[in-house]
Amino acid sequence: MLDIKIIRENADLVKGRLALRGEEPSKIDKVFSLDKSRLDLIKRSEKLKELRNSVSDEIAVLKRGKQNADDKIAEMKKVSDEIKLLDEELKNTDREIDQYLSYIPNLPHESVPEGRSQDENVEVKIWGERKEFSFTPLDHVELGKRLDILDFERAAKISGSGFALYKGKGARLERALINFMLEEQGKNGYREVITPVLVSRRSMEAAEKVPKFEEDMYYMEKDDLFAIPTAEVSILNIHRDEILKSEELPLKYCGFTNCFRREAGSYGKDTKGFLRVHQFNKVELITFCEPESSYEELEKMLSHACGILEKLGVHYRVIELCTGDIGFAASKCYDIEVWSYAENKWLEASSVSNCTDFQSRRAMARYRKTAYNGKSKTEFVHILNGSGLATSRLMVALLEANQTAEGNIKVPEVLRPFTGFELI
RNA sequence: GGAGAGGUGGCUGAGUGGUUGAAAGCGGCGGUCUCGAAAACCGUUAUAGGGGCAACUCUAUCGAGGGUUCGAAUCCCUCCUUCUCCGCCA
Repeated sequence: MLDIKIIRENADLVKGRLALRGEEPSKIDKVFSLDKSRLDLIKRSEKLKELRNSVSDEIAVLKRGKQNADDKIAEMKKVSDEIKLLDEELKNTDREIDQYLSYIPNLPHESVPEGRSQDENVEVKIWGERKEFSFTPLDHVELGKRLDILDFERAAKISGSGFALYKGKGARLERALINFMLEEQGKNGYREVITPVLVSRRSMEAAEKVPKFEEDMYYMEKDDLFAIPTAEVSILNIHRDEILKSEELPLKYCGFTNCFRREAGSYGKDTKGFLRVHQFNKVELITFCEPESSYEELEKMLSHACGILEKLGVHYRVIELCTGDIGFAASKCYDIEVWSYAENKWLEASSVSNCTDFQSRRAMARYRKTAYNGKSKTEFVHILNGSGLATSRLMVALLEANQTAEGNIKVPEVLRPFTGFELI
């Protein structure tokens, strides 16, 4: 969530930045006026509390001296009732402010290109050559079926549409990819973790996935638990309600998990095979760092994600999302897309974002900063996340690009130590 | 699932209704001593919010949320969580 102070002190600036994302200024105005009455309530309530505290002390002194304090007690009874009313009103105001803040996105960084929709995203890098096939390349579903390594039909029987069943060398290849990516990201300085995939509502809120995106999540009502849409959620919550030391920053984690998405509202879109699935595998990267270095860390993380694709020899491009397309919690975001020869289009395989202090404020993830005057102060860390990478769409690109005229798949060199075979 | 015991500051740990935001110890920081270090000694050391240019000051916080009371770390209720024992189980 945004810092209420920046709205209080510079509402116009906030409105201006958010307008670039297509946000209405009315929400900000509402928060601004609610905050005003909130401050007023605080002042009135605290003044009465001050009175109550001091008179209560006087009562204590009288009682100790065995003197009568009935008048003061009666008076304070009234004061206490008044405080109760004010605090009730304050709580409601707080709740209302929070309601609005939960739906106001992060401010885009000034380096982010302006634009209204994904059409105005900017391609900043393209890597590798597009291959020329002497035959018509098959799509990943067809390849998977012919080689008996992917079975979407049986997956549908087990769970419904939007799920995958990997078989034999297909399963093995998937596992190799995951192992390879974890290995590489370990070398890049990320500490490997295995996290819960079912998380509490509080954890979802800290990651700013709920309430805004609640409909996109699998939710277990009996236990009030959510299936994570990305390991970002569980890894980010490792340091919720903690105060880190500045010496230990940046803290970098990588973790492999299954990811679950309901994809509500996108029925009938990209239904083929892996293009849009409810469950997929992903190695996630998370960095907790000081505010001063977060944009630097963003570039590093982007290069760590790209590094995987380069070693795999996958043709990809990086696009910088425009203000109208960056994610809710992000201030700046890059997408990495891989080329599908069968679909003849780019597929998003990774997204790398700097969420600045937007999530850490909700998560109360702070660090202790020692100022120039020797006094220490706590500040919110900046949190970045990136996929490094998701396997499903990468698998599409990989299978399609490495198919042979005979209908086989050549396993990229770097994966062979993990698969134990060269050809499918 | 059943029975029981806990959750207090960076950590350990006192505190059962009134100067307790909280003893003591450890740790951290600053200082004295020393050529330097250790030891010893002295001082200092929570977070958030409000007001003030500032010195400073006020309010809240002892797992969370309610309640009782003029006043709650302390009493009552609900929830969460940790540990121990029993049952079930990968």
